[in-house]
Amino acid sequence: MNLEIDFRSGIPIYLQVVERIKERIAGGSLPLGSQLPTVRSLALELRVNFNTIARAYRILDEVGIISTQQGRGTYVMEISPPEVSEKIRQKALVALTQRYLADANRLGASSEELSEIMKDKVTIWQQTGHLPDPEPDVE
Amino acid sequence: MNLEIDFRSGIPIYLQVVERIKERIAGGSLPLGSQLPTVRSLALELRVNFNTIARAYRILDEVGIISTQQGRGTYVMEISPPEVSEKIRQKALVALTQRYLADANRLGASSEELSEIMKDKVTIWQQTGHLPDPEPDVE
DNA sequence: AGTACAATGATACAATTATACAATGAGACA
DNA sequence: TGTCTCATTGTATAATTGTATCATTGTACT
Repeated sequence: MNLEIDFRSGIPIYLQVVERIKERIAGGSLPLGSQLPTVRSLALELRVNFNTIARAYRILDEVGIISTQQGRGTYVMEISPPEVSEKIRQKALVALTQRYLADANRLGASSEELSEIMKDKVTIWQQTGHLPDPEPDVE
Repeated sequence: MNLEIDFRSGIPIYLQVVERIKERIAGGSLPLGSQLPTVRSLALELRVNFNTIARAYRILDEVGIISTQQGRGTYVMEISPPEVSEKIRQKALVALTQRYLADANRLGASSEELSEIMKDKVTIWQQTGHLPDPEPDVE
């Protein structure tokens, strides 16, 4: 990986890591979809605690640049958010809806029952600006 | 099998698999007594380690919904209701809707745009009694 | 000095994977 | 029929990965 980190610059290590990785991705030396070093291995390389790397990764994850998955590793996102073009987006939306209706249909839902459920959720969505947390497991 | 699981959701994969399979059984697309995919084949399909699938199967087995037998395979229990009954079905439906809206939200869809798409599909659904074939995935 | 706060480290934990293992069943063959 | 072999199935356990929480360190400001 060989990131250039300056321990004396006064800039927090985790922020430096964030920047270096952003640069690597932008420059193409970290291909989309490729796996980043594990938090522990990169930490070892930089002689730093692995939580510091985890912090950097978490920031990049929240921005949507990488995807961190517990037990699996962290990967460069295939398509960073701005690149998702409008046409692709719409197609995805239609496909998503299609799958949703098919699944609901398999569960024996009528369109009336569906719109009833949908109404509740959308109301909350519009009023609060975000969706409610997923409900607990179906025991 | 074609289960929809989200690696980024933060919800453990094995729990997602549990839910998706519960829904399939509740919806009848996994008939009672039928064999589920082997842990290895489903793992291959989802690009996941087969122990993750085994964990999901073990949970479903402990609840009594499926029966896993070493060397033979795993099967949907002949009598899984009352576990999988009307209440479960409704819960599954709500959960499904929730996930759908969350996904759509991530795609930047407004509720207006959504209901527009939905309207088209549902109209066809009601007029023809079945849904049009799903469009190809946009990966 | 003392306090507050951000950065970093230590530790325990949860999810996933890797590897080796045991049970089952199908086919070959005596 | 018996049993051998082998591929296929699920199981068990340890290693690997990221996560959560709290402790420690350092720095700026009173």
